[in-house]
Amino acid sequence: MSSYIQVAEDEGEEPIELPTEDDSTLLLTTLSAQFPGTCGLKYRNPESRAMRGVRLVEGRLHPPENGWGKAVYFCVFPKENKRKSDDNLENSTAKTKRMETKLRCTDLIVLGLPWKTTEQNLREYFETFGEVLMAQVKKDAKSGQSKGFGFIRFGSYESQLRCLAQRHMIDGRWCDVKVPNSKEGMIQQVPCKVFVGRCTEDLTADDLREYFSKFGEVTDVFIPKPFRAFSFVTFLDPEVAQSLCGEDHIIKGVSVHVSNAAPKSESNNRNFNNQMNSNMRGRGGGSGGGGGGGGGGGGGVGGGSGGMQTGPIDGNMQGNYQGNRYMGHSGNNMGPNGWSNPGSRGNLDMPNLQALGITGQNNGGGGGGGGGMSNPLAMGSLNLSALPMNPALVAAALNQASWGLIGNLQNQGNDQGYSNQPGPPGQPPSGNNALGNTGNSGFLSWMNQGGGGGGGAGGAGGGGGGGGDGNAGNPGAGGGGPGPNNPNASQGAWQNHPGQRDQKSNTFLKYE
DNA sequence: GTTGAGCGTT
Repeated sequence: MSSYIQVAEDEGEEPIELPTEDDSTLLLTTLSAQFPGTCGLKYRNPESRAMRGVRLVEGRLHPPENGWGKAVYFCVFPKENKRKSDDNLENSTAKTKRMETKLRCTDLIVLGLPWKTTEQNLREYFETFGEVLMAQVKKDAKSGQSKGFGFIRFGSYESQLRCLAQRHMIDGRWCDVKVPNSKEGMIQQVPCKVFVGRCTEDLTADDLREYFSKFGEVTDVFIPKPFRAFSFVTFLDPEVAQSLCGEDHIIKGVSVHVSNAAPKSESNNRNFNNQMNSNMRGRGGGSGGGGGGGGGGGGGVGGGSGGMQTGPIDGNMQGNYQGNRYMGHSGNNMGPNGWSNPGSRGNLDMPNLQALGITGQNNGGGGGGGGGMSNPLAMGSLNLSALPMNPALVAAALNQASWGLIGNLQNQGNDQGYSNQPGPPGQPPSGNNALGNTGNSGFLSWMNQGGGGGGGAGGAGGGGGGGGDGNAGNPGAGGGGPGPNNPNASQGAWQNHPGQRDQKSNTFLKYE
């Protein structure tokens, strides 16, 4: 006769009752239906206080000698998917973290494969980005002929990011890697941007960047102009952003308050989503194109209407991560330099968020395309060398915008910044390969900041162009000031660029 | 044996 036993995901979690079979065993399928990924059960032995495993034979969990009893049983998960937190995180937080981690790595579709490319080829190629958990080439069932696309899965989010940030030369063809349509809805929506309140006027973007970089890689700093006593700091990793929320920080003697940046209202929210979509689809437009201006104006495409919030989100998100200061990335793919590289990064805020598996906040303020981006190679932080200004990334962001378009965007301004055409493997891309090193708020920032067309930090060659105002945005502010210095300015970015490297050469940085 | 925008037996 069937009865029920209590099972919880972990100690301290709410148990649910699961039906046992007639022979009093519990089917593993019954268990995993409620707790996906579970591979077994355990319970706490009241005498020894130790955990005891439940016997599992051929998909059936057998009761302990004295029957299931009234005990609460806990799920066991595979070690790789270790559900239980290693630290003392509060449970819900741990859960959130797990979810985020799980959500972030997805299968990626590889389009444009040569017919001849095998799964082995595919794997070997992508292993240069990190551990490859899966590589498959889709083939015709009968002929076995490749269909010209495949799927890969990375073991770490960093690898995924790096991979998504560029195009790939595989067996002689340029291939695109994207988040598959089937996974689009699953993309995490954890904000990478935080609201920094109580700012004073003398707190510069550089100050903020430098300060917050110690917690993780800062991809953007936005300070509304005219002065409004707040700013936004965007991190590459949403966990970093979350971990800071609800805290007070002292920067240059100023006590600022960090909280969640969130769309101001639901209508803005919708707007934001629509905006994102249209931007991602390359239809861009919107009311506030970043105006080209000065020596290095941003392009007039896109911009858009993302509304700028004027305050932090209220309440509930705050403090969730308090006491859980994020120090270091959950991934283990950090480069030799580890985290926290002050400054010297290009903006990486909103490039192909969809492809990157991130969605974020799209606040106002289109930056003028100033000088080139800061040197991406210089960052020790995440070794996402390819990301900041990789044209492929932007192409992806615009969702298959032509390279020509990207070229137009990118080559504006003062000849700083990357050239956009991917060169053949083993060589730098053709054309101008100079790195901008003064500007810090090029068109990625412009892409990011939809509404008010504030000038980005202009490069040396010219101030950022003043942009049009977005519909709900801040007043568009004018040209940017001088860009921040990049201490690592003179290095070449492409030499270590995975996509441009010679596949056999060792110039590519290992990221492990 | 050809092809070249797309979206995955499971």
